Amino acid sequence: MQISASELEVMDVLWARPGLAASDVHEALGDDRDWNIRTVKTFLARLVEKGALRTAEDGRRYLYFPEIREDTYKAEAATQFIDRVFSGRAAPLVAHLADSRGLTNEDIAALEKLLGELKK
Amino acid sequence: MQISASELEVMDVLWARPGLAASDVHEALGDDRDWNIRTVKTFLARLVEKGALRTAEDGRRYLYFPEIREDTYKAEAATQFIDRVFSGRAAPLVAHLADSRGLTNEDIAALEKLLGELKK
DNA sequence: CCCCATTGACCACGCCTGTAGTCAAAGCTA
DNA sequence: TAGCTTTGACTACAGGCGTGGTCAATGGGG
Repeated sequence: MQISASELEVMDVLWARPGLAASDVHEALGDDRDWNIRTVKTFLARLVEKGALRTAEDGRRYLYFPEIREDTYKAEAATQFIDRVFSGRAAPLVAHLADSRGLTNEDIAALEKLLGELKK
Repeated sequence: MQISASELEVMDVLWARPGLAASDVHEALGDDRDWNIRTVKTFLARLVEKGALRTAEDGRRYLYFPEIREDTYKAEAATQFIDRVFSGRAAPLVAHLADSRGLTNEDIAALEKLLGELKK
C-alpha cells in the first residue's frame, strides 16, 4: 500500500476520528495545513481508490473510514524504510537518530523498557 | 535533498566505492538490479543535477563522486521519516519494529550498548 | 585505417503527486 | 422560489520518477 506524505496526514486525521466527512477532515487539518477543500477531496478519493479508506453514504455526502489499521501500516512503513535506507538493520537507524539528537531522554527510557521486554 | 529509492541504490554503490564510471556502477548493481545501462545513467545524471554527486572527467567518460556524506544523508532521512510517520517520536518506531520482528537478537544487543552510551 | 561498441546529451512517455478548476445536482436561506 | 453553497464526479496540469530510446562523437580492436 503506497501512501504519500500528504495522504498520510489525511489518514492520521481519520485514524484519530473515523467517520468524518470531507469538510470535517478539511477543518481538522486546517490549522497546520492550508489545503483547499478540493485538494483534500482529491486525497480522500485517491485513498479510497487505493483501498486505504472506505465511504459510507450519509445523505448527500460521504463519511470516510479507514480500511487499514494504523499500527499495521506504520509497522510496514518502518520496515520498508529500514530496508531501503539501512539495508534492513534497525540498530544503525537508532544510532543515526541519537547522533542527530532525535532521541530525547524520554525516548531513551522508553527504549530501555522496550528492550527489557524484548529480551525475554 | 530528495533522493528516490532507486537513486539511493546508486548512491550506496558510490558511497562504498567513490570514483566509478557509469558502466562500473551498472556492473556493481548488476547482480540484484537488472537495470539497463541507460537507466543507470539517467539516475546518475539526476543525482548530479540534484547535487548529490559530482563528476570528474576521465578521458571520454565521467567518474562519479558523492557530494553528500552517507551518514549525514541517512540521519536526515531517518529524522524526516520519523517526523512524517511517527510525529517525530522515535520510540514508537522501535516498538513497531519489535512487533513486526524487524529486530534480531543482534539488533537488540547493539541497541542496548548504544543506549548505555547515550545515558552518560 | 575503418567500423563497432561505448559514452554523454537529449528526448520520450506513462504513472504518481500536489494542487486545484469546472460542472451539475441538491439543499439551505432570504 | 430563486439564488448561493456544498458535494461528489470528472478534468487539468506540471513536476518527479522509472524505464529506456535516439543520436552523434569518439576511441579501441581487428
